[in-house]
Amino acid sequence: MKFEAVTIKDIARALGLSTSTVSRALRGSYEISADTKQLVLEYAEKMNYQPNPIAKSLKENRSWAIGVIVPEIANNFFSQTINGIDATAYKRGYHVVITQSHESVEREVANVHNLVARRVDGLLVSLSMQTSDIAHFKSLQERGLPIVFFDRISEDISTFKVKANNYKGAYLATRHLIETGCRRIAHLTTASCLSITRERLEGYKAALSDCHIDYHEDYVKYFNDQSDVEQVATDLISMPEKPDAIFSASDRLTTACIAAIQKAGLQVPDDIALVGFTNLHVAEFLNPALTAVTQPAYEMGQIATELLIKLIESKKPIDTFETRILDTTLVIRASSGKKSLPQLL
Amino acid sequence: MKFEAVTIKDIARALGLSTSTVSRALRGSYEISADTKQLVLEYAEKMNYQPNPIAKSLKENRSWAIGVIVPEIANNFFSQTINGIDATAYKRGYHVVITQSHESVEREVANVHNLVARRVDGLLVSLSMQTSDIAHFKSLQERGLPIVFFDRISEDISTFKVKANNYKGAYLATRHLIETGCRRIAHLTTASCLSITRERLEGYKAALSDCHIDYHEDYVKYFNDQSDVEQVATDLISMPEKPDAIFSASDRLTTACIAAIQKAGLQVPDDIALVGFTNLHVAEFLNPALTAVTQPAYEMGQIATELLIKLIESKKPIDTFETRILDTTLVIRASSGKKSLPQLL
DNA sequence: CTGAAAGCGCTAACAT
DNA sequence: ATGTTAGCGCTTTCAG
Repeated sequence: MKFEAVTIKDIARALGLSTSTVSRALRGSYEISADTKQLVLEYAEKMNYQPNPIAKSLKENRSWAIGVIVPEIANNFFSQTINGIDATAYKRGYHVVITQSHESVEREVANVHNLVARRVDGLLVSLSMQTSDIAHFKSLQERGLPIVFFDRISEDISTFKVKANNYKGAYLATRHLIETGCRRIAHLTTASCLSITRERLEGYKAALSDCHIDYHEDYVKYFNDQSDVEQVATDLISMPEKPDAIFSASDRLTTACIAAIQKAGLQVPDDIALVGFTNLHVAEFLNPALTAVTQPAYEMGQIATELLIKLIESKKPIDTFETRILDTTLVIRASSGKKSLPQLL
Repeated sequence: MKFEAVTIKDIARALGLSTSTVSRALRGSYEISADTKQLVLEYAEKMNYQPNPIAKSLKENRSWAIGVIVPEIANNFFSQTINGIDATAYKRGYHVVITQSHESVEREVANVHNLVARRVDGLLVSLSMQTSDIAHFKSLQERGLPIVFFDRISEDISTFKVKANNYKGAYLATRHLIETGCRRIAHLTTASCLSITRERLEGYKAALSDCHIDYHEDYVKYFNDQSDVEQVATDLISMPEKPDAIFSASDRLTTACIAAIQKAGLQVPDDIALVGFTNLHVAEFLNPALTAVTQPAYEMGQIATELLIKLIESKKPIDTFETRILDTTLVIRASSGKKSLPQLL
């Protein structure tokens, strides 16, 4: 079960040269004669020589690997970002080692250690729902490990960050619901410590405020990984002053809402309208066709990777960091169609 | 921007020992005194020593990496298999390098070369739609590289394979459609050279045959990556003897069908029933709620990885290979509800 | 223009 | 029980 590969030594021996000459010839060094170069290159080609990246890594003390930590691979949004990460990394000669936190801090910390032990050249991170303290990233960053955060970022650390315009997405969604006549808009959202949660909540509040609608805490529900979303959604739509719209922050929340609404026998959008953050291709074919806030997931992966590689390859320490904010889009579909209510705006 | 790690040499110097003693102490060799062991272990712990896996790989001439080639990461089924691959590989001390063929043979071949150049210890492969010739895998296998195929496998090579019971899934789906009264069942499916395409077609044919329904070529449509699915679906449901059911082999095909059906103003399942292979969590919330053939994607990834590691770690060459067939399940929903037609069965 | 030798971090055969 | 040494594949001084 051995897979024998041609080495520089093999070439040197076969051609009666030294390994250093072969090495130099292969990388086109100016100090090697044209004849020797050609000889080496042709032989290497013929023997299908492939430099051993492991030896190269050991020598250079870097792995040409990028470590990625995401909450979940089997999630539409993250698999799309990974797609972008992958494409960009390969183009630049890096490979990608993907790990999942499964929304647990412990696993996030374990992954960080594992990736560092594997000597990744840098880290691309989207935080878990449980992560409030990011000491495990800070200490590494201080020791010089390049880290870029994307999507679920932290304010507590200064580095490159890439995120979607969650504020705008939430604002557009909420404003749109208001404009179609909704007044009691509930917001089901992710764990309260996440950046995306805060940003979306602010967009939601701003839209309400701009339209002179009071903000009600009772209409905002936070969910962690364990929550029984459908139960909460059911309770919500059974309230005396039940909401006439739900703005939901993830696919898991949205589907639970749909289930609860269906079971309650309510009509969308007439009894209750629905808008969700989603990157699902099938949003259009859901029942009801889902009005969606979409994020440029692929691009986010691309940009985060480019920034990380910039950090990794920079000669001098970088100390001015930007946070890139990518545009979000509202796609209006049947789940939030016009109502026959008087318009305020 | 350097990330300095503690090495065995550092420990040896600090403790006034030789590197080999430290190395042996760290791996608990019996020839080291308890005192020395403890000394080394404690100091290593204190300094947070992490063995350099790159050096280990160079020494052992193996990377502890598993290469994965899938058509597409941002695809429900494959991201679920990757999840399973990942979990199993990490548990066994391997990391995973994922690449995508994007349904192109050229990219598949390029990925293989890339992964081999990176010295992966083995390969986990699901073939691209364009791949009919698998010479690029055979030659590597002959040179001793462990390869396991999953989902989209090939008959032309002898090794471990893991697949879903596509025959059964297709049989159940077709039979179910027949039992609810459908007689003209179309089958939209993937590229004709894929194993999954053949197996599903056979299951489909067998169900028709068992129920004494003639097989019509016109009702079977194959699609590659480029095809205009919606156009073909539209043509299909405009046929004079238009189908009264569609059995579709992928999400992309299913959504195109739904779109075509919606545009034509047909009712599901009364005018036309629909069953699709899908691993989408939201299948239940599609319009119509989609009757689905589901595959155990996570498990498939797990099992394929276990088999690959078995191959990699086997002392003696393995020459008897099994093909693991995982069960598929039919989940009946509204898209294939009972019709008011006379029952044949 | 080319070769010899050292070293990246680790392990193991070979001393002692 | 511990140290010395060589070597995995490659790059890179340093010497010719």
